[in-house]
Amino acid sequence: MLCYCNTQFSMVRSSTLKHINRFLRKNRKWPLSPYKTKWHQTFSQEQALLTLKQAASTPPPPQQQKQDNLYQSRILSSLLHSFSLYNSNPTPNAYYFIIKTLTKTSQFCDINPILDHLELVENFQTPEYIFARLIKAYGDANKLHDAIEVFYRIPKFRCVPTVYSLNTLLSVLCRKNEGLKMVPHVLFQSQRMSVRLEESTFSVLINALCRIRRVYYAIEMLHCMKKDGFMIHTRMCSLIFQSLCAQNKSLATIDIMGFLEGLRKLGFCPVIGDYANLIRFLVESGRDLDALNVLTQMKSDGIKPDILCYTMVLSGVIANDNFVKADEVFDELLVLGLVPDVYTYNVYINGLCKQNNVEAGITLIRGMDGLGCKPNIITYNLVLEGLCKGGKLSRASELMTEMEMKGVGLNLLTYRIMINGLLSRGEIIEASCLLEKVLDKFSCLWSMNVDEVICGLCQRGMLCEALELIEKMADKNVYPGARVWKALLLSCGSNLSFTDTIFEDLVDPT
DNA sequence: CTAGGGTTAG
Repeated sequence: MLCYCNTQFSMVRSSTLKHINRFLRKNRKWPLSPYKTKWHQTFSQEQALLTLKQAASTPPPPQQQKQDNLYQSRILSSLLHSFSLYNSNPTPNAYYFIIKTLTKTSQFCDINPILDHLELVENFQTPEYIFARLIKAYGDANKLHDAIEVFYRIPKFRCVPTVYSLNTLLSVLCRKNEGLKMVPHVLFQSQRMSVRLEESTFSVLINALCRIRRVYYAIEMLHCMKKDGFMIHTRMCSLIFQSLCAQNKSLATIDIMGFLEGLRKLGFCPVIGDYANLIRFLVESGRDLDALNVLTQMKSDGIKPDILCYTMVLSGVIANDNFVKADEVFDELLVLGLVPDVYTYNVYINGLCKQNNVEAGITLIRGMDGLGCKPNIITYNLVLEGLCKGGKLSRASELMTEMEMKGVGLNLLTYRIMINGLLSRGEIIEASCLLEKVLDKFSCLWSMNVDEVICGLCQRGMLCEALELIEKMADKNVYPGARVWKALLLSCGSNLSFTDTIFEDLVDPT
């Protein structure tokens, strides 16, 4: 805008200057009155705006800020004063500037007098962007009624409201449920104001409906759009479809394929992300074979499923112990030239472990490394769990050392798996050693089976070790459950001095 | 800036 003004200004200036020069040469005595040219008017207005900006940037005296009435008109009078200094009228840009300034500093009480002045005293056609800006500012300040008021008032400022300010208002209203309630009225009024709706308006509304999980209304709106001859953009359909897939509460009851067909009839051409959403939905609802069929459908739609799609399907069939299909899917993705990544391998290794073929999993880990795909902590945790379940504890602890050596690291789940494995073999001392490490290393003990370890120690009469662990836990504000207290009391029933220690140190942790 | 969407456990 400013740029545009400057070019206009300089164009006016260069042509007019020639004219003035010629004039001056002819009439040396009386130069042209400087107040009558267009360039001078523009110049005065720019000077006035500059003066106004300076006035606005000097903060008002603090005591004046308090007295609302006095301060209220300060910026307006600055505006009028600055322009009268240069014998010129305030421009729309000047109003835009002060409204911008006031909204930035949240001085909303000053805005109404300015609007009144703009409405009643000025007579130019006010540009719409001033109102859009104000609507957004009111919305950001959660003054929704003010935002709506401004929109309704736009025609009074000799301005024809368009979809631009309507969309601004709607996106402000759609942010919160409180605002959503006002949307129907605003839409109704906007029709009375002859604002022509556009696709973008529906986009705003559909977004809002999906966000508040009223997907069925969004679909209905899509049908209305179609009926009224609006373009239906793929992005809208994708969003609706995604929201539908995210309604995971009623996984089994949603006829997702039917909905996809319905959207197709409205002209929806799903992109790969939509298929991915569909596959995830089907896998999560246990329909692995349907998910598998989606891959076929994608291919017939001319979309090559990528490794993410295949990984999800693979995890679906493995979740249902469909291991024959799993091998088929894995082969198929290789045939398609897709490169399995660490996610794919993890899913597949999970399958191998479920089939008690942990050794094949370990071989695959070595193979991955050779193919430039580094196994991560999840890969190792899977195999670790497989080994623990098979009772191969020494193999598991070897692998743990490998994890540390290779920089994969150990997380809480790693320890949980190992501790569980040791407990199932009755190796309480080993388990408590690991638990001690956990207490040193981690601040939270997410789902760690501490109680089992401590109970195990108690049952073996290793009270000192048990108490040590309990103390360490207390340092992290974690306290064992009733089971542990019971085990402690049972195991030291005959030994009163121990009972005293327990109650001194632990029951009252202060 | 060429994504997004995917892997263990609970």
